[in-house]
Amino acid sequence: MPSPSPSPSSSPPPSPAGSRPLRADARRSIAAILDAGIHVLAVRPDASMADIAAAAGVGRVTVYAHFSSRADLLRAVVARAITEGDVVLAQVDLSGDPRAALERLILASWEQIARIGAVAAAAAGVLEAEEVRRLHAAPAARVEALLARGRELGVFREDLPAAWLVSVLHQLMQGAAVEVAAGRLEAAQAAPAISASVLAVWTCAR
Amino acid sequence: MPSPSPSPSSSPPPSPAGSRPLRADARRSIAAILDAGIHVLAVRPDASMADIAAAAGVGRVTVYAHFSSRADLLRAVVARAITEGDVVLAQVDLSGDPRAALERLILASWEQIARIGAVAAAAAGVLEAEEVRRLHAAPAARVEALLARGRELGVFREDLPAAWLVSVLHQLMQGAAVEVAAGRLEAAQAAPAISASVLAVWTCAR
DNA sequence: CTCTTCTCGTACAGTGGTGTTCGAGTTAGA
DNA sequence: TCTAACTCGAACACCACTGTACGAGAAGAG
Repeated sequence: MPSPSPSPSSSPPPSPAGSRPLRADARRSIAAILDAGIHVLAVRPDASMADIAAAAGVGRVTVYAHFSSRADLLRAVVARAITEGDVVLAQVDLSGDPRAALERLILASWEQIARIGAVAAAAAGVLEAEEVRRLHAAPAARVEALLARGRELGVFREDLPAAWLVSVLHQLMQGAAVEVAAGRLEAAQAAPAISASVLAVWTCAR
Repeated sequence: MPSPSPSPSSSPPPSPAGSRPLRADARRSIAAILDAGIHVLAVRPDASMADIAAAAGVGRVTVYAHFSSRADLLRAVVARAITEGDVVLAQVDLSGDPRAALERLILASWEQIARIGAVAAAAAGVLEAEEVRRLHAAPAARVEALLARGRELGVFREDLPAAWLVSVLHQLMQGAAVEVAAGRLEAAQAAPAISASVLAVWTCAR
């Protein structure tokens, strides 16, 4: 028994849609694999199927019983990670002063990035670019909407492409995660630093 | 003959230091391998030794005749790429208004990032973190010095860690390279966007 | 309790990379 | 021209990983 317990799954495992409902132990296995996948891949994006199976406390063959290939598992892990994160992000209050809303959104997003870590990076190497794009669509739309609203109010700058401003946000969060992982930045300082930096880029034209 | 000519090397290949000087064809091979390494790894960071050998127009065994392992080659490629870039960066005028100096430095750095691309990313996966750090020391020192000077003049903000401000510069440049490669940002727009963004972060406190 | 589903160890084939050895052929350099 | 240095293809051992097959056994569902 390589791992004592794969951490209890918070959300119920996905139902198999078409066919007969899965047996309870199968649903438990899937949840454990997905959980382990998020945790292991966040630390080591090139982890093997055996690594993930071991972390889930499950046989390697059992993983293949539920996911036909490594890419298939990766897709499922990323989808679940993003979905979970998106649920949290959906609760962020984006009304009121766009600057304050941006700060709230960044704070919540940072917590998700810190949790998910490099899972997206793992996916980038295996999944199609378009596929990754589609999975990120929901969180990205939220940011874009906030940017657009702030621009209408004259709060956010208009002299740089919107896509660039959005990507600055992503880059600084991902970059902060790297800095924290490397020990060059205190975890507690990360969110304020990201907030101050993104706010500066989005609001300080000239 | 997979590649017609591995592009003429601008700088002379490194001398073998201790032992007898290498024969001319050996020096040519090493230069071709290093050149090919930069170009191939910039596009595909996980390229194999065979890929690099083919791009260099050289047998795979010949690569091993000069570099004992993949990590060894990677180290040499990164060292050369950074050294070449650093020569260019050393010519940038960093005197005068720190803001203008920063813009000049960013413009020159961006050209190097665009050229070297993902070579550093390739190294990150294989080389020790400390080793990568040491290789980046020279370019990083230049940025840090400029930041320090600007701070003394009251031009650059002091309310965020210097290390963070430096990393923002790196992140936005690397991020811009990704955006350009993905076709989400025009290459011509990259440098102005980076400049404006970094300047905003470095100067716009509050 | 019984049938069905699922687990899981072992074993296997296949793939794609690394690094080495050998020997024949080529090339630089004195 | 002669020799030492270098190239290079082929072949090899080795390793880590992926994905498949089989069969015994455990566990859920009714």
